[in-house]
Amino acid sequence: MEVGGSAPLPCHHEMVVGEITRSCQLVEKLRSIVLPPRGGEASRWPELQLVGDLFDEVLQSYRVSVSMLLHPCSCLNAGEPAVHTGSEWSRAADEAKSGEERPERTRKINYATDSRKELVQKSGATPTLMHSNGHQWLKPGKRNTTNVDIARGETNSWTTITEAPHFDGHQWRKYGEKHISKSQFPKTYYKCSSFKEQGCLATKTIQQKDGSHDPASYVVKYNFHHTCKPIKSNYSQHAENTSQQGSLLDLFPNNTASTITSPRRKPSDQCSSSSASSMLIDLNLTIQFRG
DNA sequence: GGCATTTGACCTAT
DNA sequence: ATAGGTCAAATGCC
Repeated sequence: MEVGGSAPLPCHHEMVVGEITRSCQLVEKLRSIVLPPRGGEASRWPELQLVGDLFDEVLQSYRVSVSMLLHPCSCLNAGEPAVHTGSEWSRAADEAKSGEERPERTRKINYATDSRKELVQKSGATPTLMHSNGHQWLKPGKRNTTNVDIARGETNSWTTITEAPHFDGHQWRKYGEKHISKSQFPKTYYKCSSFKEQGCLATKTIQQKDGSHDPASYVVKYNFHHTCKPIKSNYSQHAENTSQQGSLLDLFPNNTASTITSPRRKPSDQCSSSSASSMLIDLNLTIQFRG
């Protein structure tokens, strides 16, 4: 990844782009160490595919960040109803890299209600803008986002579209489900599982897109960022106890990940957010380099 | 018994 | 009046 574009960049922007580029290279290197070659063993284990997808999304996020630095005005101009996919963002980054002229891009951000903003202020939480893994952005809510808003960190909610709505690295507790008018599928409501213990205000809603089948895609709307600390799970404890070899593959004994279970998983909920997110956290904690 | 989920009731915004 | 979001009692699972 190289710095491109016609307009000269501020000095600190060049430094940031340089750092992001270096991070990108490090992630690529880490991926090659942690994961088997593409199309190999990873295709047999969905969990490894998930890890690979996350690496891809991290890399994509870096590219998008560079693109935004190179073209800040076009990236932050909200209010356009069109929807851009993650691949489009990636392509934008590639165009920036090659120095080609690119069409104007917009970021789509939804806002939480005013009452929620008050809640954040009372709790002392400091909402910050968070890009969501390069997923698809939806049109904004009632109010257009301005650069000033983003700089102030006044964006409290954001929306993504994904095929794995539960895999986001956090533990959630379902607190409601609602049938939405003119929608084929109900919307489910989740709070951060640390809501009681740590007062974390993060919530999310998940709704399957109408007409989406095999694979189903879901609209996931997040409200507020997590203020909670990660919870150490049983599985990370297991990884600590067996980390003598320090291999990611050690996390899947007997060549299967089915041994990863949530304490209270129901048979009908094999893809529960708790178990999946625990696994992601554990993977982050136990990746080690071989001597 | 403890905890998570379900689901109808209630509240708020439009 | 209606839709969307949240609450909380009931229910089920471990």
